[in-house]
Amino acid sequence: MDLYGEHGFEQTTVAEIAERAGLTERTFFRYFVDKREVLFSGASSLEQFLVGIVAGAPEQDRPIEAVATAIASVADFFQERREFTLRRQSVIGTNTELQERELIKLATLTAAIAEALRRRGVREPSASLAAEAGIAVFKISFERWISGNDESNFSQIVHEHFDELRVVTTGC
Amino acid sequence: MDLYGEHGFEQTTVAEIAERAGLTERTFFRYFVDKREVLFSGASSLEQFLVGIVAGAPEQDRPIEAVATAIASVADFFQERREFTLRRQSVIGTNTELQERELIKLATLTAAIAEALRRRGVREPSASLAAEAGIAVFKISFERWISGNDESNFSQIVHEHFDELRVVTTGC
DNA sequence: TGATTGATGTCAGTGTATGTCATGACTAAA
DNA sequence: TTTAGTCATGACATACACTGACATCAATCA
Repeated sequence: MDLYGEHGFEQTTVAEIAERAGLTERTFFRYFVDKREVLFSGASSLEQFLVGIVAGAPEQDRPIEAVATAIASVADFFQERREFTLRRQSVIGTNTELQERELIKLATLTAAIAEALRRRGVREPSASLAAEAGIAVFKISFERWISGNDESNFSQIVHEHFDELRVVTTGC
Repeated sequence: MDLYGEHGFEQTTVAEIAERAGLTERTFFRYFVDKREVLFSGASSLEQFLVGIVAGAPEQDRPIEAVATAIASVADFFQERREFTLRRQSVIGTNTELQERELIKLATLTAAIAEALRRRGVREPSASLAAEAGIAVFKISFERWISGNDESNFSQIVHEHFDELRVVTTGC
């Protein structure tokens, strides 16, 4: 993160990362499948976290409600780590390859949420639609939260955007 | 496409592609920014097409209706090229890097649709939400259409999934 | 005719990523 | 205490993607 912040992602070589870590390049590639993955190591625990909340939501909750609860919790998680999140996102924002990696992590997350919904008995295509809708709301909320000031409440933005999505899809 | 189909994407070197095309590697990289881009050269015209339909939709149409019309038209476009689409998708499906590229192309498409909506006077976050919802419906419809038989009507699947999205977000 | 431009080739490099084998630390069994 | 096995790391070699600089050649224009 330091090196990527100092010189930018592309300008930083794996050799430099390895040197600062006091290891060899080869060792770097034993821990990270590629140069980008360093910034996404938290994705799998985030997935577990999300799936856990969807699975544990009250049985009578509609799919979109279970997803909304999970996304709002993730928002709280990020809010508690705002500084780090900002730093990380400013690196990702300046590099297309990193954005690609971020998108596929979000897609994986989407698939995991859909699967969790299916385990709750939700059928297709509702499960996938609810999952996609939830991640869409997350993306848009995240952008607004990042570009806003410190005081804006991320999970509140999420809830507002879920409401707005309902209005957009129905017109009422 | 032939080479990627024969040996797989990773196993195909740029040297091989260049040789089969009767050119040098250097020339390949003058036409394509990287080895993946070959499979996505149509993305920009697809974007123009989509944006054109959103911009040209009846003034009284709600944002989501304008987007739905555009997505359904794109579905028709793909349906007319089913064989090619299947071949292309089977290559993309076997390689993560290609999926990453596909996702960022879809994200670019989403941004372009949102921008077209804003030019129609739609405000944020509605514009982005409608665009994301539309692309989400497209993704899920595409998957179903690809995995189904030849006779299923892609644009009809799209419309059904837009209806289902409304049900999912509202519960009625 | 000569100058200009655009497409391509040639060549030499950098950096990411991977395979293979060696080494030393630590652990469990004999 | 020895022996064997496992694990993390290093050392080395290599492939391949991608880039910059300059050369060549043909078509076109002044």
